Amino acid sequence: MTIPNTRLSDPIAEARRQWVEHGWADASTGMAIVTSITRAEQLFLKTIDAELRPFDLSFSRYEFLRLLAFTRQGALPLSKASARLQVHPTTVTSTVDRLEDQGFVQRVPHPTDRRTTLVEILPEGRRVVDAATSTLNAAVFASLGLSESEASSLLELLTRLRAAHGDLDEKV
Amino acid sequence: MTIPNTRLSDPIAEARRQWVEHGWADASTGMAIVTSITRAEQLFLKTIDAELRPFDLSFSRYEFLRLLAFTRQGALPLSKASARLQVHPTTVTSTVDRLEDQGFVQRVPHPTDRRTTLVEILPEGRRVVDAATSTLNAAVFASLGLSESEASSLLELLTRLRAAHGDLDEKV
DNA sequence: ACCCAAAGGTAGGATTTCCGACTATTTTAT
DNA sequence: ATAAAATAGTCGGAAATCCTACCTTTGGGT
Repeated sequence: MTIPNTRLSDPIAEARRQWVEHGWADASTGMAIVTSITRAEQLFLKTIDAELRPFDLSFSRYEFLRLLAFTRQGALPLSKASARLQVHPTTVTSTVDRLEDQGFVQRVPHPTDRRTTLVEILPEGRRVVDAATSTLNAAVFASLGLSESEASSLLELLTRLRAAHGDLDEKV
Repeated sequence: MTIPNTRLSDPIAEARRQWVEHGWADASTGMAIVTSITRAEQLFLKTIDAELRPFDLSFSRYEFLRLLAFTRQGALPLSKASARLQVHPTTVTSTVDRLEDQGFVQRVPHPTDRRTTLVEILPEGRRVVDAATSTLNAAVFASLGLSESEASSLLELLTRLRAAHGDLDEKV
């Protein structure tokens, strides 16, 4: 661990206290929630990246392979991947570059639309993503340290939160 | 908006279904929670960055100034900031470089320990961080789109989640 | 039929973050 | 008292992400 961990008991609780003290009580819970989410994301990302290192995958590349492996054909236009994963088109380009270098996927021209490029998962990619999924399921996802009912509540609240911020509508 | 948004109603719910279908039901809730947190973080970061753009601040630089403004002396050793914000020392170095260029903070040698450098917030930095805080409180934190009781529950569950992942103990 | 806007993808550049290696200082242990 | 270990900060480099700008192809409106 390279980051020193001399801290008060909880920096977020501390910040919230400051918020209230400064007369921002009405925004203090929101601030604490957003900060907690940021922090939780960092923690999970760190754990997940550590678990994925043996597979030479980052979380985003894992998510990409996972998506690809779930599709019927094992192939997808880059633009579809960009929309599904909600990442910028140029990010998809470089992700695919990397995965192609690793021999996990391959670019294939679209049969009818010559603008479009398909990414196709290769057998090696399928093997790796399945192994990585087993690892993540066992080491991270299977137990987050919450009870069954707490986990359900949390998921529902997070879903509601995403909905409130326009992450579900715009089906198009 | 540069990222196209042609999606199924909810990609996370979709992924969860796939998880169950593949026999990973026991890990499906955990997967959905982690993915939701990642996604929520992206959404908030995007909103916050947009609100902070007029101040020429990123969220991390904002957090840094906010921390500094809360201290008694308006100054802190770099190492303390690294520990409090849980970011890598080299990240602190470059953040301070940037803030110093902007005229928001200034490096000052520690009076007794010649290894240590203090960062001190300047009047302009204080002005900016207070204005930015007002903006964020009004535009983001004050209403997340949840009821009072939902927000309380969510914060408590997130805190429990962080605790379960060792984000609170190690007081040292 | 034809033209122009829209869609798909990539190149180059900027920002942020981490890691490993390094220097300088301070503290600890023998 | 001195050698070894810990602490504080920085430099160079890698990775991920976004943005703007650009090229090619497609498709709709007239």
